[in-house]
Amino acid sequence: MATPTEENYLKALFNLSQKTGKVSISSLSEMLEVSKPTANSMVKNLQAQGFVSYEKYKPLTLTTKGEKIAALILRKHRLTEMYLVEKMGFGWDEVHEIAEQVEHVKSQAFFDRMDELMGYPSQDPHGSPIPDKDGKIDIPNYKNLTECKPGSDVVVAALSESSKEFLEFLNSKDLLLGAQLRLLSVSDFDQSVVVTYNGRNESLSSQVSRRLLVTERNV
Amino acid sequence: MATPTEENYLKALFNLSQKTGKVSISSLSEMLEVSKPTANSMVKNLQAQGFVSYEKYKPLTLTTKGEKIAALILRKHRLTEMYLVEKMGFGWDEVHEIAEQVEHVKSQAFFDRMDELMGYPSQDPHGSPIPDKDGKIDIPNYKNLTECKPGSDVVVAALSESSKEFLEFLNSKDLLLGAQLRLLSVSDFDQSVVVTYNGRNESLSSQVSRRLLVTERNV
DNA sequence: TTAAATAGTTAGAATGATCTAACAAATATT
DNA sequence: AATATTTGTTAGATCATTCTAACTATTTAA
Repeated sequence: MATPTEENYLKALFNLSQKTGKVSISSLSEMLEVSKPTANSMVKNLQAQGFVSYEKYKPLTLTTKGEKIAALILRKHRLTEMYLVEKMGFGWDEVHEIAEQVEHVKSQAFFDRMDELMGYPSQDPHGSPIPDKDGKIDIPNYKNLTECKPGSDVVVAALSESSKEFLEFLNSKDLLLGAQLRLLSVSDFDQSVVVTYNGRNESLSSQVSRRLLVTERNV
Repeated sequence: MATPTEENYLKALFNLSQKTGKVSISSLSEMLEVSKPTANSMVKNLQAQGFVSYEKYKPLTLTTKGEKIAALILRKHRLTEMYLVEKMGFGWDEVHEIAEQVEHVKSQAFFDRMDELMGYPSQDPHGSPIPDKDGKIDIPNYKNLTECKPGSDVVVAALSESSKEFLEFLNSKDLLLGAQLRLLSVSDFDQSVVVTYNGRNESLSSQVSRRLLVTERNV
């Protein structure tokens, strides 16, 4: 039904509205690296198909219908990422690009089989939740590491941003999902934090700690 | 480089020239279910890119360059089909449509990993050879079942045509790759054959036997 | 060998996805 | 409040892929 291009727009709209609440033509054009007129005309197209509701000069929102389709694409994307890591031995920093392409495969059965073979995982390799077959997403309530108090014990549960660069950085620090961190201190000056994990001490800049989503750990 | 559409044309050209030797605009347009002018203009496009050599009103041929690209797409297609069967539990009659989509994924690493995980198979689930990384294909020299003499013992090694309908028909007869057939008789009237395998007798029409590629078996 | 049938081509148009240039509206800044 | 900046829109063009209609070349058959 939707072309791969349309699917990419819906996915971008979904991601933007999750992250920032409201969505503008500009942010959309920026995320997809197309010109604003291009984004504008595609939004009209998506509106005509009932996926987006929008009025001139006003912020955009996905309709329920559009949201569901977006969530189902996200499902394909995240199942693929998890499959690539779990079953094919790729690193968490290698799977995004591949999944970007595989997610446009139409066959439902293909993705459902992945799901089954993995035992119905709830999250992708970066800790993001995998929508179910109906497009429902169960959004876990993680804390940002920057919000935690010095002395707290936490587990790295997910990332709020998963660029290849960031993932490679985390690899270089042996900082993976599930890492048990003790937060030693937070700098007043630059919000950098000092943490201990795996018997090592590391200082993490706020750019890093801001992207680490954690859960409290009962020691 | 090549768009998915262009890839499909190259694949079709490759398949046609394997099967029938020469390739016409008509056969191409028929295989891809597009109009003749559409096929014509795409051929011009492919020629301009150096994938096809052609002169007005003359039959088409793939250039070496075009042939290599086609073979590499076929590699992706067949590796995918084999992976779907071997690693994901799909039936040989279910994999073609999925592979048609997956084959357009750009990531080389994705397919090479499949290859590795399967231990570098030489054939797909229908017995067709899988081109290597350089696009080289080692074409096995199978016999058509119709060419065999009554009394011969053969093994089903491949199919010359693998439509879903044919595969489902073979499933219904428990006639799979590797089946050990004894050819009992060939009808002079309609070229139907009577064979024994798995302790059962079956009469196969020429439409069926023509599609069965076999190797002689030394009993 | 001429006529009929088939195959191939050209011309012209449509659609989807994109662009740049130019302008208009909304928002931010002085 | 007036101006500058940012954001959004329109208009018009391009490219890929497709179509139909009309025509031409080639092949087949009477």
